[in-house]
Amino acid sequence: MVKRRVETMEENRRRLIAAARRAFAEKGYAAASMDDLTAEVGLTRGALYHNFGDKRGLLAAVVEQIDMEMASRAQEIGARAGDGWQGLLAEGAAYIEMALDPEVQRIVLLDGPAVLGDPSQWPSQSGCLQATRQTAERLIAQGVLKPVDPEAAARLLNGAALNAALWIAASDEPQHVLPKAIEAFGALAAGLLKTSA
Amino acid sequence: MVKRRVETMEENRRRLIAAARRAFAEKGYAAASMDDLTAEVGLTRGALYHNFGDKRGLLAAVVEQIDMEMASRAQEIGARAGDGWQGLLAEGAAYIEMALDPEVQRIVLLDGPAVLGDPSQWPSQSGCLQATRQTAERLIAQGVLKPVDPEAAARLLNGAALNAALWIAASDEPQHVLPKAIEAFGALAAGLLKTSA
DNA sequence: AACTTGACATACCCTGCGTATGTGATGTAT
DNA sequence: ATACATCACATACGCAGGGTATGTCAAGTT
Repeated sequence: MVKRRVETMEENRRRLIAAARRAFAEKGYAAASMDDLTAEVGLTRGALYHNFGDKRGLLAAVVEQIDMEMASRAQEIGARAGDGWQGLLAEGAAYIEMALDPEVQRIVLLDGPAVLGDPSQWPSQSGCLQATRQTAERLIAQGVLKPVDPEAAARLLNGAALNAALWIAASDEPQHVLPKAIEAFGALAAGLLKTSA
Repeated sequence: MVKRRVETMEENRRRLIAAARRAFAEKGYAAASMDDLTAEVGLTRGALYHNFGDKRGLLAAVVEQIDMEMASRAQEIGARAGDGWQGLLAEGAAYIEMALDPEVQRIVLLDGPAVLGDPSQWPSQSGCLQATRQTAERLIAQGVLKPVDPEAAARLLNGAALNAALWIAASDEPQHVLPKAIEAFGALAAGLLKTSA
């Protein structure tokens, strides 16, 4: 019963973030009301501004959480497919499929950049980007990929995957265009291979 | 002096759009005040809601204008570099460089998708996307590119270019990373070539 | 010349963010 | 043990900004 104080505080933070994930995903950042959001978990805006500073701070916390979940999941899937070229492809495909989640799209891919600015400047520094960069660095060191800038490669690969996901999500028949997107992604990524050099 | 009515109306529309371009670019969509914006050109919000319906409508009009400018410019540059593989590369590079413009970034690449949704659903249907798709279709028909889905190719290429631009813009030394980005873009795009098939 | 239309202005309401201040419970010092 | 300090959160207020209902005056019509 000694540390009861910080426990309830962390509990409240978790609940606020969870409520924010739902609200931001459903209504979008701009349309989400902080009053409704906090009332939903039995608190008021006072708790929110005390814990996160302002509305943007709450979004940042939500984005960081989702981003970390995505990065670890993508790395896990990539690692399971091998530590070479196949791993990178699997990582990209995983990223595309995760970006199909409306929550991810709305919060991390649309509102996130618009409100918080460039992902690489985020406090979490975009775990997905870092993960892809590390994979690229390894493959370049192994001589699998051309000696391009790893940061550039990661950026463009993630960008391609992101837009593929947005395309699929907006499509009428997602299951039909998904393989096309993954095929095109594989072709693009193959351009980084050292074979033709 | 007969059609004086529609003339001044179109004049006002142009001025509102011009003012909105400035305001949205400088402050971002959310922070741009419609009162300030309209007063800047000697009008009130009444004119705005009459012409564009709501704030989103004004953004849509601005986005459409910029998008059209970008598409025609990219196509022109691409055509000047030839109608083959070099044309596609030049078009992509042009897209990257245009996306370095803060106005383009803020309005078309960040706030646009966040507020209006997926670019392909826009009334202008994203001229840039269409232009790239047509180029891809032509090159596939010529047998220069692998027979991937042209829509997919255009989406991923544009996505890669967009993220390259965001990266460069957020960088400390844009002139230093720009060549890296273009090199990586070229490598990626080369993955679409039919050579290895 | 009377009437209608329409482009825009004016005035109002309401939502929602941020902040200043209050309060009660938890931890600390004497 | 009691007085004090802290802190997490609630309450209350100000204010900006978007949308809408209504007014107005000039341009066009008959």
